[in-house]
Amino acid sequence: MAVKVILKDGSVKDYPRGTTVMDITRNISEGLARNALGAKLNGKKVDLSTPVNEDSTLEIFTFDSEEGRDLYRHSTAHIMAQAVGHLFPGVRFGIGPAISEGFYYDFDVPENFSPEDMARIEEEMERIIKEDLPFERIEVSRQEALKMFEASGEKYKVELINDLPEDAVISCYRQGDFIDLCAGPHVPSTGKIKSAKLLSLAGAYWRGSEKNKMLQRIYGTSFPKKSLLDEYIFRIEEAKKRDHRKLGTELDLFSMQDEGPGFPFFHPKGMILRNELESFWREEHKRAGYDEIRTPVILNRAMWEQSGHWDHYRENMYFTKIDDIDFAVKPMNCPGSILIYRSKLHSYRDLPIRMAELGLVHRHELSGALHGLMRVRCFTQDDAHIFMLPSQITEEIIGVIDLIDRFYKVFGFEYHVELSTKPEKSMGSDEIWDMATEALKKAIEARGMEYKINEGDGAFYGPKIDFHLRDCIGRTWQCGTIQLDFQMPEKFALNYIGEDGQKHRPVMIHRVVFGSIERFIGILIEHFAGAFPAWLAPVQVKLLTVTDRGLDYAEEIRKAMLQNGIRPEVDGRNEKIGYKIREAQMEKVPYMLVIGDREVENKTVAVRKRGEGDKGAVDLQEFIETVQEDIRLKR
RNA sequence: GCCGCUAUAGCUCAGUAGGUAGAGCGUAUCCUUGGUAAGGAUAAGGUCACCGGUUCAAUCCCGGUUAGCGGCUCCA
Repeated sequence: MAVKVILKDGSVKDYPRGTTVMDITRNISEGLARNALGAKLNGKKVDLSTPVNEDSTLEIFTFDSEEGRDLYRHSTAHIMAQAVGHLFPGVRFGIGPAISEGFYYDFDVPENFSPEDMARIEEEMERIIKEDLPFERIEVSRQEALKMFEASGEKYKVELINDLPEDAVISCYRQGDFIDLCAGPHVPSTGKIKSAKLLSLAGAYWRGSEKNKMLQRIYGTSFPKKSLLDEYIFRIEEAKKRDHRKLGTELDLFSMQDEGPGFPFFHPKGMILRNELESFWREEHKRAGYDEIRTPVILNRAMWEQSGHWDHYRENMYFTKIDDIDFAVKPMNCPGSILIYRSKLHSYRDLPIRMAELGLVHRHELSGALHGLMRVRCFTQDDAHIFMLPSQITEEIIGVIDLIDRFYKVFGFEYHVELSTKPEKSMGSDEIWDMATEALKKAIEARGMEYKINEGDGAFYGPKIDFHLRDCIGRTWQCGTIQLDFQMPEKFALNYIGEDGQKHRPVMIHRVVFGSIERFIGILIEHFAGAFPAWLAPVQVKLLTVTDRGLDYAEEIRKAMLQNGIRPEVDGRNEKIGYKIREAQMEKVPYMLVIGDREVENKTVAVRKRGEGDKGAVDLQEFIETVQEDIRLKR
């Protein structure tokens, strides 16, 4: 009896019933069979050893797919657990999943692991890999599973089994002397893992809850080739060098002070960056039909109760008292915007009204969560609230998507979007949430964009589209977000006068493009490794005199540049030219001009461009125009 | 907030097995006026994060606090 198998490319082949996935793979191609790690059979992820007993669709996973990488790393996690089991008898095992760039496994051990232990564990893993032990799938009943893990004292596994749904198929995987509760699938054998490396050690609560015991987590990663691992390690090193906290200090952009944990201080050079971003933002928003507003940082308790923040967001807010009345520092800008909208009567003809605000918000973040400019306790959202007719929803969302797209392109970021749906802690009926979620979907789809859904990840007042941008070393950051809100207009009884002369309720969009200016600056610092394009660079041109005789001319050039909207700085110190160049290079200034006797005499400038070196002498006016062109084109 | 680690000059870091500290870079002054990634000399600069304890004596040992780092959790 033959079964039909539909492959990923749509082709259909017949195989005898019971042929394994591996055999089919081999039949497709030897090369694919060599690289195959697992498969998806009728939508279910399975091992290569799985027999095909019915007509099926089949997709083979190699390391080139996310699924392939995940199961490769997951298998590596099992190998690490086996190694830890060998070296630390009495260890209890937590969970060990694959994560985006590797895997981890949580262990309950009496003594914390030391860095030396990591090396020993790695060695033991090597040994297990060399043994090329097959991964064997074993399906067991709930009773058998409980009996087995209770007998070995694996209390965490027992807890996991007890929490599995009634109808769950319980499976274990065994390689050699190690057996673990696991849904699978896994690579065929331990020898498939070529280059594994343990990366770091951390404490992590059992099941992520601070009420539970803290386990020891070991992070690692693995690749089918040494060169891929090396590349990955290189990328991590590269990321370390780009760390915005380090560059922020070196380039004198901002600082953090003990006096204000999580509250960044922007230095003059950092302010230039900020102001450039803000003026770009103002320009673009004016063009896109936004009006700018500014609302107070502190508002009274009654208002926060009305907005729902008192009930839904209190633990993140800061409070104060004025004349014995409770006030709160704003964690979001929306209520301020709403109060402005409500300050007068609106006609349907006025809508949409787009009110933008660079609003400083404060949120109480856990002390351990703070991280440079990426995670702070006060930040400026490049916020806007759009008040509109229900019929304008799709068009307005598309408008925001286009605006965000325009922004990210200027910085050279690619991005993807995610749609987040109703969270547990939320306001409003399911019907309204469904309607809002559908509206967001429609807009994304109208724009022909791919998206991922994050169930239960929306804001408490509405679903949202998040924009995750990808920086030049492949990391992603959530920046822009568009949130649709039917709740706030209701809470604040907003209305507009419709064609019929009656009051109607408008719909609201909350949206940000940069997200937080602070975080965006952090991302830019890392993206450009501190070497900002000329339009953003705090110092665009550094004038380097060869001798004191060049000082007057340098000063003349400096003034000419200031007149022409360029940011120059003169290094007129009594130092050698090589020394000044080195310093300017380390400051990552886009242009250096060497000013010696020749330039003074010919009224030229000797240009040295960052990344390109000596460009020779050019006419001053010509150079000014080059820089102006860079600034104009945002290069 | 929780777990682990850390805190010495503006920056990066050494050091004292308990007897109040040192380097490089940077800064200042002087010499040097040198053409594309570090010229030389001299000097200044530290309540060794803060508060307590042990001790004849604490930067060092102990406890606490604060802040930072790596995670967990959370998020712009």
